[in-house]
Amino acid sequence: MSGARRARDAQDTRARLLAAARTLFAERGYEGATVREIGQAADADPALIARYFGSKAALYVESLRPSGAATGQSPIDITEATVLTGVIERLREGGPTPALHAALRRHDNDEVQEAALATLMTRLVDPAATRATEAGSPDARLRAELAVAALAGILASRSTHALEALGNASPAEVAALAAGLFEELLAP
Amino acid sequence: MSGARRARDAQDTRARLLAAARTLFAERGYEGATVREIGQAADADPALIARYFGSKAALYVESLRPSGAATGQSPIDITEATVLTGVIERLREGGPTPALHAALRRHDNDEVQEAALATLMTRLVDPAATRATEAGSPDARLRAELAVAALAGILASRSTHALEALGNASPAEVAALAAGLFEELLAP
DNA sequence: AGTGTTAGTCTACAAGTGATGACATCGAGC
DNA sequence: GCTCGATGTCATCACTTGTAGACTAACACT
Repeated sequence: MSGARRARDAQDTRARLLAAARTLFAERGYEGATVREIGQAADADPALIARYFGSKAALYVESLRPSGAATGQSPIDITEATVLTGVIERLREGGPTPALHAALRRHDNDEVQEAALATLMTRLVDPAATRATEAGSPDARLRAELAVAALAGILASRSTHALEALGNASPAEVAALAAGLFEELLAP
Repeated sequence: MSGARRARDAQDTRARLLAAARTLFAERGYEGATVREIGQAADADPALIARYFGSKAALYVESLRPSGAATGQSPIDITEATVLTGVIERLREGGPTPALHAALRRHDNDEVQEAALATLMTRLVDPAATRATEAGSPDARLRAELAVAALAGILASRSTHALEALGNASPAEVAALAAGLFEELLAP
């Protein structure tokens, strides 16, 4: 990472910054990740964030939009263990994980908060609420939000490694338990 | 709050600072609450935090120890809806809520992180793990930590009001749904 | 080789943080 | 009424954060 000088390639540098931002935002939330850390992780100068994205906030907003065209802004079924496993594993590839932090702690920057919540609603809360409604829950919305909040807590706790067993558990294990819970909550 | 000048009473001022700190730490986490905000909420000068507690970190550590001798460092059964209701309602009186943030985001200050985790373990994770073990779960620890992580997410999301239905739901409603989940997870 | 655009580096700044210590002011005890 | 310790106020510090802008270095093209 250190010795070899890299070829000059703005597009590649931009992509490295975006990738590093995705990982760090997912791990530590928006306020928790500094531009200097992101720059270091991407092996690029932090000032380039302002140049290529406009601001840290804009970088965050862009990090919410998955690049892998595959997943887009498509809804996510959190009661499916396999889907959930993918979400946990693919922290870095632009999953909804960065957005989950918006539920846990209100972001200082309004633009950032709004963008994150929009992603959260579209991809996680709305699908869950639909499912709960179909199952006949009168408090479908509450149940959906509760499930997403719980998921946010689980993923955040996993990435801090503050809770040992949770930090060390495989994505599949965690996903299986969590999906079971959400199924119970949303389709009783 | 503004007009009437208060009598000079160091003990009372200290108590007001502690109360304000409990509320704000519970709502926004350790890093999210500033000493200036705490001072304003307590109607006291922020500099008094350093004088009376030593530092913001020490204030946080003290805020983890409930003052109401009642609850002490006693274990909390998160599968009991009534108990959980109390935890949600009594954010400000020194419940374990401030400590829950330690699971979600690692604190900058090591002393703070350690103290919060210790509280978390003693009061929430250990009792839950014991219960799961008694129920015969091989992955009791993981289940216990998962439950606590989920609880942390739910309470944090509630206090941000980022998720509307969750933010507006009554403590009892939230507690009932959450307790059901945890029961399912810990005593299947 | 020379040149001009692009890519990257570095210094510096304003705003906000927790903390410190000098100063002002109250009020109990003589 | 005075004094002096206790209590509260204020200006300021060192540090971190995001951002801006001047500067340097590399590459493409003639």
